Amino acid sequence: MTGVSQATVSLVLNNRTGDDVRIAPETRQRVLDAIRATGYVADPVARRLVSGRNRILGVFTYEPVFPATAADFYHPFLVGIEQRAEQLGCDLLLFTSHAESRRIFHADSRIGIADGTILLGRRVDRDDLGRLVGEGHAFVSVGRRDDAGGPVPCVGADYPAAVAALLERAAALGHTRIGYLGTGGPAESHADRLRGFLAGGGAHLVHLPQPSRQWPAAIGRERLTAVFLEEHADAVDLVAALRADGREVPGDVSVVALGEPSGAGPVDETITRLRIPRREMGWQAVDQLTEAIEGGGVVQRLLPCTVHEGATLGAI
Amino acid sequence: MTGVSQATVSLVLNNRTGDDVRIAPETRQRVLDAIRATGYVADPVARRLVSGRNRILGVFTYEPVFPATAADFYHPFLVGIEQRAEQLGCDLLLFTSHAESRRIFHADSRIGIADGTILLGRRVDRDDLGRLVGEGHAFVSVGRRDDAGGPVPCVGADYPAAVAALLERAAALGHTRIGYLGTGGPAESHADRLRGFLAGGGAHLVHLPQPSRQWPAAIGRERLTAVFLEEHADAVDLVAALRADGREVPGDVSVVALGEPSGAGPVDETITRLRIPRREMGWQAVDQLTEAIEGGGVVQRLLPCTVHEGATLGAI
DNA sequence: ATCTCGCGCTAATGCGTATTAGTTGGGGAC
DNA sequence: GTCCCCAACTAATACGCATTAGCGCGAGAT
Repeated sequence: MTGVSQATVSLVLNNRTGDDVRIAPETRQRVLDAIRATGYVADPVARRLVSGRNRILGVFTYEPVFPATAADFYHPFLVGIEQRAEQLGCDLLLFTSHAESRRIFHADSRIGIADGTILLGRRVDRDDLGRLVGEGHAFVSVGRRDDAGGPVPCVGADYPAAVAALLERAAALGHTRIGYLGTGGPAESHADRLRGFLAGGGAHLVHLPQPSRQWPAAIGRERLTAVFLEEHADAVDLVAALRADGREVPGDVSVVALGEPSGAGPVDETITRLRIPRREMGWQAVDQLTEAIEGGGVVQRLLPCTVHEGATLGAI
Repeated sequence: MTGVSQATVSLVLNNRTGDDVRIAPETRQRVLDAIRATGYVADPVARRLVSGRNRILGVFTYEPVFPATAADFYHPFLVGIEQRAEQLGCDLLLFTSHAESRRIFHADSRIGIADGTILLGRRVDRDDLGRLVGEGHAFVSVGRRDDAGGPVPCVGADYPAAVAALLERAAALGHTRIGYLGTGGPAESHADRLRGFLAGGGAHLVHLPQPSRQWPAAIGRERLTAVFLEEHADAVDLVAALRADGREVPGDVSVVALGEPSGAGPVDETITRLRIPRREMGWQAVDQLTEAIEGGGVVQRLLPCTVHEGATLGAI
């Protein structure tokens, strides 16, 4: 159209202006006009093949992104991810095509399309992590991970600090015998909660990993005045069980949930619980991923949690 | 590694077995073993550059996909889209990088990465539609569109039939004077509702496009016994206004909403309303898009609506 | 008039794959 | 022994762009 070479168009298109690249102003204008007129847009695929960059961020989940059940739980992460991606001019590639294997790498994995990938989910496959590192594919896990030999880049919630702070609050309210009800592992998020709990000093702390239906009895046996539960859903059940048993919450026993409702179980807003900064985590994950793509090192970032007050933590 | 050429690897990788393509079984096995051992995966970018296919479906929205407000409205569409995409082995590319322009085509649009694109949103830019057709990019609109000169491929709700069915129900309940409260345009979904309404026969039908605060008075003046409202939120307000006015719903006036709650306004499950098969629409959109990618023609598919019973439509 | 210099541009190449025409070597037919 | 044919593979090319070395030409210097 303009009579110039493909190379010139490329130079104009990318607005290249070095000392070794010179385009006469009138030529540049002519090309720009033609681009405007035709609405030409460089093929992003070919462009990626050369430059190695896309501004496409992958999002890999080990569960459906838009599920019926866990929607409420994952949604805030995605809101943060989308907001930040939009600000940075990045598109999001949702990897859904792994129904059978739930593995990142499979016969025709499209991982390579994205410049980097955000991992979302309660569990993350250990082999996948190793493979990602091996391939040199940039990634960030939402939720702390430590199961890949080395440190895994991640954005997590600072459970140890949050649980420690809650312990202090409980102590200030007069609680001296406090229980941790939950597995304490193997998921990092559970282990971190328990770690923060056991690191707390002063009070009598007891970890009760047994099945939840034994908890009411155990609470009486151990003469606990407050209990911290890994899961919100368990807290709902426990409060019901305690009250059915004639014990008052928080009059006799205070109950604190160390997690957000998962969306699968019941929700009770009156229960005092940890609030995970999920949107902020999504946001930060995008930031950290783009840094990793630019060549940044491994970063593990822990964000502070806040507390949903509720009404199940009271003075003794 | 195996001493064979790149071409051979490609042939084995793609499991090509024609009469003009012959690979000795042992060679094939040797290559497969090497692929297994190294975990080699063909670069999807280069692959796309050649074949023109990705199995990546774009999702373009004129509003954030994961918004705070409209989350509840869009979510069902996305659930359907994701489910079907997963079944078909496709990944989803969410175009978020258009904050300022809200246009599909911009300086470095990544539209071209996807094999085709689903358009989601109340409004769709007319120029964008024309451009999509011009570029030969496969696409499907969720929601009926007619503003691109020619027919636009879409999956929509069959509002005319649904509204007509509701009119019949109202007539069977004894209503003879029924009002349509809403703009009746310019959005196709609104126009379709009004069209279905006006096509209904038998009863005294009146279209009242005036501002909503004049509706209660107009209902009395026109001696209407039932009203159909474009928007659920308006129905909520109207019911409140009528009751504050001493009129009973549905005793004196029946109220029917012709749409789902948008997520932005109030929600009232007691209001009788049309139920849009949103998940099904998402599902069908993916199906239709993949057909369009395979070269199918323009299809406009309208899905039947059902009714959320509620309690605001009664006998006269 | 010849030489030099540098501006403005283009030819050529590579990215990693799919595809197709073409090449090689060995075995069977005569 | 010669010819032919076919199985089994490979060389070469295209995809559309970014990049870089280098070419041609006109103006200023000598």
